[in-house]
Parts: sequence; structure tokens; C-alpha cells
Amino acid sequence: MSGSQPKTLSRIQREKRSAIKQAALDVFSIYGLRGATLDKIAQAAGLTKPNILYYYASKDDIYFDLLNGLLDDWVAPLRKIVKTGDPLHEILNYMRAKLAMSREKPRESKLFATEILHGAPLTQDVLSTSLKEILDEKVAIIEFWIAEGRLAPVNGYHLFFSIWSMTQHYADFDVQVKALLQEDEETLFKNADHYLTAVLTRTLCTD
Amino acid sequence: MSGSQPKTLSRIQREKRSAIKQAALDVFSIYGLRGATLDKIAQAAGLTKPNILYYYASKDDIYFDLLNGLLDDWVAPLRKIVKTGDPLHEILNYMRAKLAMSREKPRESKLFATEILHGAPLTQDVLSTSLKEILDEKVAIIEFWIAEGRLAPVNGYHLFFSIWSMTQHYADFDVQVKALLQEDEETLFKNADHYLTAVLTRTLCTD
DNA sequence: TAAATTTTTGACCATTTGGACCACTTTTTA
DNA sequence: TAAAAAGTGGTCCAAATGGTCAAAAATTTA
Repeated sequence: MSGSQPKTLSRIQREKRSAIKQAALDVFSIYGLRGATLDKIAQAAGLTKPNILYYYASKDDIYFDLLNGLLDDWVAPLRKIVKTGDPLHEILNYMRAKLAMSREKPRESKLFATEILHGAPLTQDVLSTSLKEILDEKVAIIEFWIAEGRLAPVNGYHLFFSIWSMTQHYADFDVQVKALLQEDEETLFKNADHYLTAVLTRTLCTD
Repeated sequence: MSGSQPKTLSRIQREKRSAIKQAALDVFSIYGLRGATLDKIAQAAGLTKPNILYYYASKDDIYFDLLNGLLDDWVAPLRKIVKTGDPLHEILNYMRAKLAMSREKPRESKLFATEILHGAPLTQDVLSTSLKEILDEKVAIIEFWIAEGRLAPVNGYHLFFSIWSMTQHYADFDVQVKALLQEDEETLFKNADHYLTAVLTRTLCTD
């Protein structure tokens, strides 16, 4: 009735907030929360520090906003796994979606990894509630498929852990991967896809 | 002839340096290089800040010393893979050594992960020289085994990447793993071992 | 045990950094 | 177009932090 704040952000607010988040993603993913400074973010965004603080209450606030958006993206592909699909096809699809994220959004992956690595101070409750809820649901689907004999018996939770870790590795450890395997990104991800497809197929096929 | 510095550190020097490194490992693995403060390290070590700086020239110096030691531990199991062993046995052994490290030395794993994640500023050259050298050597062994028909054909580099990522995940993302899978460590690692054994066996067996 | 050496620490410094303030400018609204 | 609102940035501040130093304490050596 009396809500005085306009719920719709003005064009300028949307643009600036977006620019700040982009810049913050660059800076946070390289330096981490503590290592990043408002000055660096401001410079990357082409704004002044006080101006940044006009749009966000604090540095932590930017970080929090950024991370919240990431979590949604991170979970999205998981939601698409449906019981009615072909088991192996559903899982390979999921793996490919995650691998594509590693290729297309390495900064996001790194930021997320840093957060978890440092104890997930801002996201711990999300992990143990909403993420757990959806994971439990998908693991139940895996177990259903196994019970039907359409997948080889494996631990569903560890299956997801392995998909996450193997795909995210190409984003989070890209420095290491590139140092050890000097080839262009195209080849790298083609081979990664090929390898991961083989691993999952051989692991899950009931032959 | 005229080397004036005693090469043997005194008992007190060894003890204090060790205490500082232990404390620094705790602090760095939680907060990262930038997030860690000398005060926190000093407090964790039960020493004063100037006292820390009596043994180490700077904060970065502690970090560097610590990381150097870690790299050796990290590579050690890889060296043990020998061409003369049974292919699958050698690889499963390696996976188990890495999994044990994740269980027993999660702080070390996290510190290493943070370093790579943030661009490996201090270790990049080590990665692309000595680590690359030994990895190339081990991949050659894998390829030899494959050529002999004793392993299913897979990309050796990606095989190692997947072993690293899957095992290290249990240390680096322990917060997430524990949030999603509320069970005791014993069970967790038993199931992880069981799952990873299945994955590698099915991936690599020539049936 | 006295001198020499090593270790420890309280006090202090310089820099960085998150954030506040407020005057000024630009944009929107009436 | 004038008033109101939104946006901007130069300047300043207090806290945190890496690091110094000289003097005191502890330890080793003669």
C-alpha cells in the first residue's frame, strides 16, 4: 500500500549495477574477497569509489549479490534432469552443460570455488538447504534408474561430485591445465568432452 | 672456506619455524594469502608478530616456503607410478594415495588449490617445467600400456586431470560435500574409494 | 660467572583500505 | 522551465595491517 521504494530500477541503475557486477566478477575471481579492493573494482568499472558505494552499501554487499546470482546459474542445469528421459542421455547432457559453463564462465566458476574453499561463509545455509533438497531429488532419480536396471549401480551422490569436480577443474585449475597441456582451447575442450563422455558411459552402462 | 652462516639451524630455530609454518597453514588455507594477517598467524603460533618476522622476512616469505614444501608432497605419489607394474593397479594405487592426501591433509590441498585458482603467481613456472616434465613422462607410460592393449584407450592427460580433480574435491570442497552428505568421515571416504575404484576400473579395463 | 650471541617484545611508523560526507552536476518530473 | 530527485566525485577519516627498531630477556659460549 505504502511501499515508497520504486520496485523497478531505473535504466541507469540497472546499467551501473550491471557494470559494477561485471567488474567485481573480474576482480573477485582473481583476488578473492579480501584481496579485491573497492578501488580496483571502481577502476575496472570505470567509476569512482564513492559512486560504487552509492549503488552498493559495501564491498561485501557486491560480493553477496554476485554470488547469489551465480548460485542460480550453477544449479540451473541440475534442474533439467528428468526422470522420464533416457538415463545416460540425461547425465551426459548434464555433464556437457557443466563443461560448457567451465568454458564460457570460468570467472564465475572460480568465484564459486573460492567461496566454498574458504568455508562458504556466505552460502553455507543455501548449500545445506535448497541445494541439498534438489540434489537429493536427483539422486533419487539416479537410484530409481539403477533399480530399474537402466544404469550400473553407483553411489548417486559421488557420481554428482565427480561430474562437478571433473568439469569445474577445467575452469578452476585452468592455469595448471594450460601449463601442462599447451594446446588451443578448442582442442582442449573437445578432448575433455570426449574423455568425460567415455568415463561416464563406461561407468554407467549396464552391458 | 669462509661461509659464516651456520648451515645447521639451532633446535629453537627449527621448532619455531615449524610452529610458524603449522600456524600459517591453518590461517592461509582458510583466509588465502591476502586474507591472512600476520597477527592471525602470530596468534595461532603463540608468538608475537615481530617474533614471526624474526624468523621470516615477510608474510609472502612464509607463504612461499610453505607452498614449496607442499608441491613436493603433491607430486610425490606421481613419481611412484612405474612402467613395470600392473597398469590398473598402478593407477588405482595412485588414486588412493591422492584420496588419502585429501583426507589427511585437507589444509594443504586447499592452500594449493587457492594458489592455482588465483593464477598460481608463485608457482606458475614450476607447473610448466618440473611438473610438466614428470607428467609427460607418466602419460607416456599410460600410452605405452594402451599401445600394448593393457588399458582401454583414453587421453592420458585428461585421465590425470580427472584423478586429481575427483580426489581433491573431497578436501577442497569438503564444506559442500559435508553439507550435502551428512555422514561421518569414515563412511564418506569408504564410499568415495569404492566409487572412484569403480569409475577408474570401468574406464580403463579392456574387457 | 662474565661476555657474547641469539631470541623476544613493546612501541612505533607508513601505507592501504573501507567507508562517510557534502557540495556539485545531471536527469527526471511537474 | 523550474523544482525535485538521482547521480557523481573530491576530500577526509579511522581502522587494519605489514613491517621496523631498539632495548630487554634468555641462552650459549668462553
